[in-house]
Amino acid sequence: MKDPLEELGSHLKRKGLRLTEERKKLVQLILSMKGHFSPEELLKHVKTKRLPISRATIYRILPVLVSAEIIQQSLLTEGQTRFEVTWNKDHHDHLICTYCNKVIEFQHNTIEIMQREIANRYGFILEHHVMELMGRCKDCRN
Amino acid sequence: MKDPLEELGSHLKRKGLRLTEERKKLVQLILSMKGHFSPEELLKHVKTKRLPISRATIYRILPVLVSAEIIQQSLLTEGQTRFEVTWNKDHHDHLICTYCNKVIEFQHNTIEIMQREIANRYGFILEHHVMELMGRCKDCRN
DNA sequence: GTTCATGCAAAAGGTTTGCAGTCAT
DNA sequence: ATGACTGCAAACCTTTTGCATGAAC
Repeated sequence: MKDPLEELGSHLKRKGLRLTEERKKLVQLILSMKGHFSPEELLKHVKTKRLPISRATIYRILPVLVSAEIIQQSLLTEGQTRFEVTWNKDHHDHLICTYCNKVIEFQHNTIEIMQREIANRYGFILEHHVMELMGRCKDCRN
Repeated sequence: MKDPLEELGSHLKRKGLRLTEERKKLVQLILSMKGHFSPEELLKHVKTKRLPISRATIYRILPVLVSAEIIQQSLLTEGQTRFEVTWNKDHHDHLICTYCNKVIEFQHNTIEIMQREIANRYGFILEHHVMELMGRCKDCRN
């Protein structure tokens, strides 16, 4: 498994784009963060770390990182787009507590297989999917 | 199965809220529409039918209809919140064509059962879920 | 040197809100 | 009569964009 910066670099080269300081710094910051983030949350981290990256640049870099398959859009959004890191991670779905907003990641191969069957049945070529289970977690159920 | 207006009326009464002309008209319009809609699309329909309901009122009524369980939020949003009618309809999930945006509704009991098992395994009380399968439909696969 | 990327500030959606007037109960 | 509801316009938040400057190749 390559280094994420090399990954990004070769992706950019393939597309005739450039590996700028801003892109390098932002990828490193994102990979150092746990969990999911919105552009505005990311901006806060950038400000906290005093990285010289503007809001506009963040909004412009995020789609590049998606197409480089380092991050992906994630979760049902309320107002803000959310992203999560996919680089070097297995696919998973989410359990979300509707009370404390805790997010648990899980995998379930049988469901994945069934999803492909459903897609086939309707003549679809499956590209990706979202499955999110919402409820009260064990700390919030009373 | 009651009439949706009665349903709404008794829900509103229970909450000490009022059954206004705007709410009646909007429910009827929504129920006459097929599929999913955003607030702005709904506003267009309202204008087309020359109903005297303002944008602000639409945005204020939609959450009321959600809590009356006549509609629910639906689908991954790109920019706009989307809703769909749930009143008098069975639960279903979605297959979405990433090329033509066609939406197919389907049901799959085995997956529903497995979702409940997953929730149990992690100590969650499941409230609801979203499952969306994205891919190329048979008309768009080449 | 060429072309792409960045920062800034303005603009562009979508959604919310304060206020004064209106209507359901 | 009371308190909820509506319309309007302004405000708000997130995201996008035009333009001049700066940097990667």
